[in-house]
Amino acid sequence: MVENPRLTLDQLLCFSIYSTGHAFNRIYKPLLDKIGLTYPQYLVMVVLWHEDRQTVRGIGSKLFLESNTLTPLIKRLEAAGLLSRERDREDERQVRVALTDQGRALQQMAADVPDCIFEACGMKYDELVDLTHKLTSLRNALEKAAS
Amino acid sequence: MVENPRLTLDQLLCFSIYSTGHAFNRIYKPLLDKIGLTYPQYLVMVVLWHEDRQTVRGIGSKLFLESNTLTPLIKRLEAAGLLSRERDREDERQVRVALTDQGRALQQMAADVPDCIFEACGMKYDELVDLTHKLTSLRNALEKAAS
DNA sequence: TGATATTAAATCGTGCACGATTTAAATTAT
DNA sequence: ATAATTTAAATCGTGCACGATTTAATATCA
Repeated sequence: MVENPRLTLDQLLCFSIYSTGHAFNRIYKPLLDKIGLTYPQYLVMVVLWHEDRQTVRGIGSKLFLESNTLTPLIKRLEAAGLLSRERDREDERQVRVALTDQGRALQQMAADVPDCIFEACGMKYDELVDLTHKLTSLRNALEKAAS
Repeated sequence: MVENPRLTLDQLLCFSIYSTGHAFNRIYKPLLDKIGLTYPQYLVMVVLWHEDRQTVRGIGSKLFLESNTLTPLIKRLEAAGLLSRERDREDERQVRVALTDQGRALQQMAADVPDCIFEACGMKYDELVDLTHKLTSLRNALEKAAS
């Protein structure tokens, strides 16, 4: 049926990423439900736990997302009392996002998430690191090709 | 800052998958725009090009999606004239999805997509196959852990 | 200085994902 | 045979993604 193996390669590779992403989401869901976050919201919190008081654009550059996605998401986190938004005094075009005490406290409640995920992967640490590096370099190649 | 490397591993691996998935989407977008499909719609067409007249559930089992996602998506493809939906005579709970002539014809118009994607990845064929296998086994491990 | 261009967020519309529920058909168990 | 259960789609509500546009602030330049 398949004459040229390349004809299905994109399906295989892209689909493996697409479906593995969904599978990860299903693993994260119950863990993050406990602390009331979605996976993209968790990522924003991770970015802020690492460095507080970032701009929407700054957060977006790390997550490869833009304000059309982030603004409503961040507003939901603000409504949940986890962070605050305020215009930068120096440049009022920018909005600075800052953790509240509650937002900082959530880091402890999420402390066991990484180990749970690692467990679910069923792979050796080194293998995961290697896979991560390969995916990151693939992402870089794709970003380059898209520009 | 990071005492235990495992503490950030989930971020790294999951995020590399999450963000690479987005990067793939950005590569696919202009290619699929030409033939009027989104990436999930393209996946449904790929599944049907491989085997016509499948049930919603059958398509879903291959794509790891359920009727809540697929029904509206398939209805859009039907509205676009690419396929038809009809209740199975043998078991009227099931809906059989069949390609129209236009749906079959689209396969030719999408013929160059795989090569374009392969090009954008900037990797050797064998590396991509290997990466695909690793991701697939990771997905299987996650599915198993989720159940 | 004042007009133009650029930049950062926000807004809007469309299409996934997915949990939860509903509807209808088929299966089973009594 | 009829009731209870299971199964397949569909429906509904919420939250991403993202292209396109809008608004407001800053930067650049004539």
